[in-house]
Amino acid sequence: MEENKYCYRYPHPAVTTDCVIFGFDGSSLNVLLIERGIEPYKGHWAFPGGFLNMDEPAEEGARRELREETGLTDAYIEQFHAYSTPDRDPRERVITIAYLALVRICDVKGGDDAADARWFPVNEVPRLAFDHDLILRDALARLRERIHFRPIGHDLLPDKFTLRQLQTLYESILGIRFDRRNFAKKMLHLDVLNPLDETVWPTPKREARLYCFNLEKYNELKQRGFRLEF
Amino acid sequence: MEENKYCYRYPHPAVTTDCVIFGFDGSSLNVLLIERGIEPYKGHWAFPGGFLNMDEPAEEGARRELREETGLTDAYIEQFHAYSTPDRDPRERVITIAYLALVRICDVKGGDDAADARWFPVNEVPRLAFDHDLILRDALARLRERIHFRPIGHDLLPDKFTLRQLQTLYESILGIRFDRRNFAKKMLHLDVLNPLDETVWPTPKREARLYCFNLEKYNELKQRGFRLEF
DNA sequence: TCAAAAGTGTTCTCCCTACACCCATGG
DNA sequence: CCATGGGTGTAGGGAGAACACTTTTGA
Repeated sequence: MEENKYCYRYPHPAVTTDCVIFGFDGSSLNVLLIERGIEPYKGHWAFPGGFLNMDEPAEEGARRELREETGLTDAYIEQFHAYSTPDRDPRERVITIAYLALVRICDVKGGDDAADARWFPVNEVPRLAFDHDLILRDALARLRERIHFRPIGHDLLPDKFTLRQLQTLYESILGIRFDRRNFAKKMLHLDVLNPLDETVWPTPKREARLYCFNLEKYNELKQRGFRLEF
Repeated sequence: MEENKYCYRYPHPAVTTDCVIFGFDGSSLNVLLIERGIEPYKGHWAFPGGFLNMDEPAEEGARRELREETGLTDAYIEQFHAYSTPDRDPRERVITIAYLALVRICDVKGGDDAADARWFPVNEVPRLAFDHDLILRDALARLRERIHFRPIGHDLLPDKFTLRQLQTLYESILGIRFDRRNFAKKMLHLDVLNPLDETVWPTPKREARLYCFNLEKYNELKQRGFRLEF
């Protein structure tokens, strides 16, 4: 059996991609975590991740991780930071390029090795393996920045949703509460929401109107960016 | 002579840091480029960069590059993206973690191997080596984002400056023009500028008041972040 | 006396904020 | 009939955008 057959004149670190997968369950923002089955940090929760193949751009590696855990192939994905502290992995030096992904929880199928995968509300995440606590903080910070520049609901919500759902999503990402009426006004002003003739009964109290995104305008905004005040 | 003595069970990419160093010359935003003396891309211009030492976090590597080229040790520095396209370096697979730095051009001493270093206005940058054209675009985009959330003048301007200089800086970063009066109002409203009793003659026409940053408030804003509309 | 740049205020409009009332339903 | 949540409108304030005049100097 051959060992250590890849040799270089200078030391090279290992490179991995980690994928912070966010989903929205209707009331809070969640992240998908994997329980580690091996040392180090066996039994701890961590983000899906793995070594980058040599012919693979980092984003492709992150998409591979995403697919393996969720079955999804075309979710929104975005690189946000590379982690390089020399001893962040006790086995060898590992550089991790971290991505965040936005998915609809309902679209997620238990992936290949996802028996040990679980959604956690971002406020109830346990202590994570490696420096993943830091990675989560950074991912959240990036998401909170993004929300001011691009629309994000479409990646996280079902096709049809109520204004209240959209508001709860924004509130759970930013960790603040909005006035119901002002939020609706602001969102409708953006001119990316199509009111539908359908309604649902989100509570037993009263029916609520459903909306969907005007994808044309949504994507234009996503391309062009905008400024959203909160 | 020993070769290829660092061996691994799986292939490892090389990891470098590149440093996009921005400076402001009073009229436009500049970047510091190095003319490559060796193949590949010999004779092309590129960002300062180099291989990451194995006991060195990426930011430290970027600071090392910055110091080697400018002599500066405490400039503002920020990671903005990792580049990983498999064939971006023809020699071997190289992952580059890219940083941007903001410096005062007047503080820059020609560094160790900086005989072949030159400042270029961002609008007059030639075709660069590797994928550095892309890296520059991304660095500029990041800088343009940052400017909306944190004050940045202090890293790029001299200690004392006129309102017009500050405005020109903002204009040259964002590529747009502002109304002189509205810009001054907005900046003074931020309450980070101290008017001085000194004046200069930025043009032969008329003297102009000098300002400096109130560093306490400036750093508080930098910490806390804010929202700046343009 | 003219061109160029600095210093200074006002007005208008729009958007954000705070806030209140009505309606429909299930218990 | 009451608690809960959805739907809608308004009044006030603040900030940004547009905009003009005066002053100083060198040419």
